[in-house]
Amino acid sequence: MRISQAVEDYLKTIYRLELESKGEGVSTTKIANLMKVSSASVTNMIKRLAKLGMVRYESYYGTTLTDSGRKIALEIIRHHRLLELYLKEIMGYSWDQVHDEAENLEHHISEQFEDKIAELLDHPTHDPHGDPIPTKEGVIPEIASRPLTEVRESKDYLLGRVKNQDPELLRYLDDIGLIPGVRIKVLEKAPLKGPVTIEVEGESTAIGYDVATHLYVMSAKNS
Amino acid sequence: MRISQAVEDYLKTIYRLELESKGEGVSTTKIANLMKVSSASVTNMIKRLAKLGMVRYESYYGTTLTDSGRKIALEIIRHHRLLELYLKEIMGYSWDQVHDEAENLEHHISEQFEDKIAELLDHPTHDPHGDPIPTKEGVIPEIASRPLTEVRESKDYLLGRVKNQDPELLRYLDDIGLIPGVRIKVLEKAPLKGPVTIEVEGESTAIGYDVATHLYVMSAKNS
DNA sequence: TCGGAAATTCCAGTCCGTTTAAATTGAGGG
DNA sequence: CCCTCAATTTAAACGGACTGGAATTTCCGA
Repeated sequence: MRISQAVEDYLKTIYRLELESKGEGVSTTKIANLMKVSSASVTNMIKRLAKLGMVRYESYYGTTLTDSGRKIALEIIRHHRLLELYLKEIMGYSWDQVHDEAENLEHHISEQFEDKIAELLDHPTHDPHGDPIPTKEGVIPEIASRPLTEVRESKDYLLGRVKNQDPELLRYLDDIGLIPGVRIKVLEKAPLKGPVTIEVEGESTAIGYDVATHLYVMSAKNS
Repeated sequence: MRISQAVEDYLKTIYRLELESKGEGVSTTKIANLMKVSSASVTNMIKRLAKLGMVRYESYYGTTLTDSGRKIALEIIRHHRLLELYLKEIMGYSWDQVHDEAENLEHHISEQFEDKIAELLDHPTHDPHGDPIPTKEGVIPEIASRPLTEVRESKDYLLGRVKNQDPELLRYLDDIGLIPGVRIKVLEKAPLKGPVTIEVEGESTAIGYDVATHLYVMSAKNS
């Protein structure tokens, strides 16, 4: 039984929302908003997913992925992130181009293709955005990460993930050297959601608060 | 307007059949047989294609591709053959594995992806089967080719294309060195559709008549 | 307990691709 | 020239996969 693209997209969305709203089930409206469909459609689809054993569904409460559903979601996410990396590293795509292409292809590559690119990339654990790539078995190598806005001043960090797909933003970050893995130091955080001043490779730069909320970092051992 | 995979597949098979039955339009039944659907389905679809301006359709006579339809068919074929080559040369697929993967992916890659792989392959003109790859503009670099069964004895040829996708056959040919581009000499053609004996790289081999009909060659300047 | 937001039900519609069965067409043999 | 038969088209309908509007129900918090 072939799994449709729509089903895969629903599962992916539910997975994402499950991460945020820890604990309780995912609400119908949230799914509807994120996917830009009516809530009626969502209820419909969720019932189908429940019948297929991919989600647990309790009326008026919310939805949770079953192991089977989560496995599919993670497989798609694995495809997506492997593809992003592959497109960038091997095919010469730029950072801001990979997302859309991966979004299409993730639904259509075979397991063999998945294995090949993983191999060619030497079985990577993180994609170009710094997001972890689930293993074939559905295990995610998690990383401790906090947004740049909630971090101590005058301390060294490694930029972990950039939680945003906006091409303009990505190009901007690229320009100023903010690439996942780079070492940065927070010099000053202006109050009242003001800009965050950081040091990247010797240069100091001020970043808008909104942008900073998308930059996740982990602490670096002081060199 | 997104073109569905089914439409693309119909156009592709009409294109193939047009090549064979030179002149007249392509018959409904032939399409039906090749695609393994009922002839009613074919008539239906062809009318849709006609409405979309992709084929010329005259009741009870047959179907012809319009320029617009042919362009789409050639684009898909270009995707297919580029992909086959890419999968083999860069991703390390074996000759007999590429077809199925390409058959899926051909419908889903973007123009950018197409361009990238063409570039990485240095804009090739033929795929691993020896089939010509249409250009982006829809021009096919044709090659003069006759099946091995209709060729003079004791003369040198270059193997051009292998017109068959059967993995088992492809592996067999690979084993005995029958790869597109290889130089071969026809030693003997047994009568009554008997085996064809050829010399490949010093070795002489006998090939069944049925297999030989799939091997297309062009004459080689005698070394 | 009540009001409103969230969720569900009910129903309908669309699109795409397909099939069966009956009717039609056209071409070649007698 | 007609007749038969195979090829083709028509007609009707189905089913899957989604989707949406509108009415209804549920739940929760004030």
